[in-house]
Amino acid sequence: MPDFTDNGRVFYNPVEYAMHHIGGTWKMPILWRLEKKTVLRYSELKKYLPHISHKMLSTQLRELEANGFVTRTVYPVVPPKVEYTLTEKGKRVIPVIATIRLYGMELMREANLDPEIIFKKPEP
Amino acid sequence: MPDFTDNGRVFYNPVEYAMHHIGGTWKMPILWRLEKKTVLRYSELKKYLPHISHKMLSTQLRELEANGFVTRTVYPVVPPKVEYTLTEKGKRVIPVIATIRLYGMELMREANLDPEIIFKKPEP
DNA sequence: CCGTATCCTGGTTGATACTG
DNA sequence: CAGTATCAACCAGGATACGG
Repeated sequence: MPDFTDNGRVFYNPVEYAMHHIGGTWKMPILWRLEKKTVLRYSELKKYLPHISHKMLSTQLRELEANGFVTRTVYPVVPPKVEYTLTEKGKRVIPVIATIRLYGMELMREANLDPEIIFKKPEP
Repeated sequence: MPDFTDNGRVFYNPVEYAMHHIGGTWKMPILWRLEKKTVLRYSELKKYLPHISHKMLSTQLRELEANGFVTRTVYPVVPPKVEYTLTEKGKRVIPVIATIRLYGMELMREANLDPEIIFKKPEP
C-alpha cells in the first residue's frame, strides 16, 4: 500500500486521510451541529457543545475553515459577531457522519446503552 | 446532548462512542485488511501494514479482541502461530469503513491526489 | 464577543530489549 | 514467531490571561 503526501504530511491510506480531516474528538460534532442549524455564532456553537474548551472550538473551527468545510463570516460590529456555515464540501461530509453516528448507536445498543433512552428526544 | 458512561468512561455522543471503538490510526486499516483476507497471522498482518510498530499492532489487536471485533486463535506450536479473524461484530463495521474510505478517496481527488494513480491497482 | 498566546499536563506512541 | 516491559519523546488538549 503506497504512501502519499499532502501538505508535507505522509498518509498511509484513504481512511487515514479522511480521518485527518474529520477525525478527532470535535470536528464531526461541530459539523453535525452545523447541519442541524445551518448558521451558528461562535457562542451558540459553544453552547451546544458544552464540554469543548474555548481553545479547542477555536482551533477546530480554523482547521475546518482552512480545509474548506465551513465558512467564517465576521460582522464588523462591537462586540464582535462571527457566524459559521457549512460549505458545499462541508455538506458532503454529513452522510459520512450520519453513517458513523448510526453505527455508534448500534454499538450502544449492543452494549445496553440504548440511545433511545439516553437521547430521550431526537437531537434538535 | 446528554452524556453517558461505558466502562467508567464518559462519552458525549454516538460519534465519539463509535470512534472510541474503531478510531485511531490503525484499527480501521487492521479491520479492513482482515476483510480482504479473512484469516491472517500476526506476521502477515504486520507485513501488510508496514508502518505500524510491533507494539501498536499488538495493543490494537488486543483492544479489537477485547471489544469483540476479532478473534484470536493460538496454535500451540513452536514457533508460535497466532491467527486473527473478524467476528460477526467485526464484519458489521466493514460497511462503515468502506464509507469512510470512499470519502477519503473523494477528498484525495479534490486535493489532486488521485487515488487511482496512487493505488495503481485495487488494493489486494 | 471572539480570538490568540503561553504554559503545562497526561495520554499516546516508538525504540529497544527481553521472554516463552 | 508472537508478546510484554520499560523508557523517552511527542502531541493533543486544558487553564489562564491578554488583545481587538
